[in-house]
Amino acid sequence: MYRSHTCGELRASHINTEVTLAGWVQRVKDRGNLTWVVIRDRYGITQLMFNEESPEGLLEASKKLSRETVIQIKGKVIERESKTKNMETGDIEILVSELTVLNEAKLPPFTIEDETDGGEDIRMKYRYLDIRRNPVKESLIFRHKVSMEVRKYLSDKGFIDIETPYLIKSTPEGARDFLVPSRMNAGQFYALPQSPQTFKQLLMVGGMDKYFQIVKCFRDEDLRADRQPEFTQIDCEMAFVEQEDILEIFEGMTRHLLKEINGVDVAKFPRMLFDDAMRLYGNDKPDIRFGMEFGELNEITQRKDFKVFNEAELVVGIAVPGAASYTRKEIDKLIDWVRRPQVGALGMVYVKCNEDGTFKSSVDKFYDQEDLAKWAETTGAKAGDLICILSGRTTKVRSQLSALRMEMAERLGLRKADEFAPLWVIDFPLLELDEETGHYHAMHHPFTSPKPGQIELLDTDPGSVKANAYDLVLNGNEIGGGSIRIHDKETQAIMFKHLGFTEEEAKEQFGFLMDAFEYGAPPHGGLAFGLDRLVSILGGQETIRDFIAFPKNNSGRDVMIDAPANIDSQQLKDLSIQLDIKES
RNA sequence: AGUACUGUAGCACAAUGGUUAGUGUAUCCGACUGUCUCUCGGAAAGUUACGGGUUCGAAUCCCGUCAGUACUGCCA
Repeated sequence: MYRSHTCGELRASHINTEVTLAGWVQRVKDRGNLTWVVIRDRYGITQLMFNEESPEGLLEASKKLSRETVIQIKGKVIERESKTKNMETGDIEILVSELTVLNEAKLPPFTIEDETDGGEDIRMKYRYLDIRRNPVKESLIFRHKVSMEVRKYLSDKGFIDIETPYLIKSTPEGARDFLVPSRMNAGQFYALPQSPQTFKQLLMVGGMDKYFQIVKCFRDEDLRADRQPEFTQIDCEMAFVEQEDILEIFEGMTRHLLKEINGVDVAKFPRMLFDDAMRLYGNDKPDIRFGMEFGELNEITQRKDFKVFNEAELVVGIAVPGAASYTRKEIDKLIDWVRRPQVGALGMVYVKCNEDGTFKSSVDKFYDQEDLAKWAETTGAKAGDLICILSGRTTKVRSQLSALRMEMAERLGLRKADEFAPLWVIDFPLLELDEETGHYHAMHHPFTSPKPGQIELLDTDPGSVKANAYDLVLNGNEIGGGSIRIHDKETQAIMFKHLGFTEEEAKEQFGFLMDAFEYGAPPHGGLAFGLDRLVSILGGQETIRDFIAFPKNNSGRDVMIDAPANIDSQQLKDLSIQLDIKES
């Protein structure tokens, strides 16, 4: 037996108990004729004491211990002469009678403390040391709690956890696939799933009725702070359900998590039409923790001589609370900010709503006080606010103003990590126009069913067709999304046709699904949550990386194991693969 | 693929184009019986990412490369 107790559990009630502890040396405090050694494991830290009365040689040995050495000690729990509230075991210490060094440790490259001196890249290279730190350790435990609550909730509701394969088939729609060459089938490749989508639908055809899985998914696309090439989904599907049933179950799950994990009670989630989200927030995942809703200003701005507005498809503004006090310089910096290529606005018109009820704008030449008062009314601006107005093509200007809205909320501290504002965004369009190719592609995925009665519109006005698709949004992040699926072969065939598949292509790619639909597919639908993102939002963090034990860096590399890596020529030969690397 | 920022001691950061490139922390040595971010004394530690250029003189300015981070494109 390596230990009788953990390093986090001893209290005053254990005084005089003989214990055995094992853990890592956190710190050695050498005070001459007395040393304290703080020992750490997953559960906490405990102070050990060595002095002149310790058995022969122990005091000297304790002084030689270096940080992160793995030791085992036997000793007696004693009351401290000076207690501390800084640690949970601060009332006691261990008078050590036996010390065993289980494994010496090299000096770690950064300090293993809550506030480490290590930067991101060195922490990732030595992630196993980083995980010893409380913030990372707690994040991983937090993730465990969330995923256990998910399992508990869904299992209680009758969902069955079923595994689906990781080696599947590449499909043209959607993100790039990670590919895996098949040795036994020369020249052929598996793909890693971007989601278990078709399999979960086939489980419904198989009669499993309610399925869930906490499952790794893979997308070969560029990374972000909240996006990894391999990520985890809470994947769910139900048969014999309508949209309402699904929203209810998963609103319940989200409420359960907020309650159990964060201790927060949330009222019924509001629902917002996709069109309204775009109109009021410029975004299909609005953060509704704060106001600053869009005010469309076309009618009241397009009757004067200001050409920029007159020629714009959309003139739209937001009222930034309290920002009328911005100096000319600060506003110029804001204008520079919206003109950055990442945002891409050509300029910004502003109106200061002065405390005395007057207005000062950058377009006073064209508009009088009466005009500006109407703008203030439409954007909901109050005295002291700054109205920021952008104009241009509707789709572009909405996303630009949305970026500005989020930036201003961030600067004004309105995005509070401990405040939770979930909402459903519903009635997404079925199709989305690709501006470059002029082709439509599925906004959600090609198995999403159109709203009843709208299928005829596919021929006349495909962009206007709405889908039985919904997203769950939390604090400006899409944490889940799903749809009612198509469950008959005819509708699915029509969809594939409109997505530009020939009949042969559809059969080749998705024949198995079309076939299955001919053998009694029940009406079904479902959704998937992004677990990494959900966990990080519940945990109040911007980045998902510390909720993943071994994340990839910005370039998709694992810097600890140094992957991806070259493989030797024999492996390539086995796979019948030749490399043809272009010098760039 | 693009834009921006960054790259200096183990780690985190400083240094107006001008002396021997500093500070904190970690490390090593010494002192200390109540520390818990101990304290005090000392020591060691640098290819200023790499390559080129401008200059009397470059960590600093310019060009290129590489790497990291954030964002945009991308992510059905």
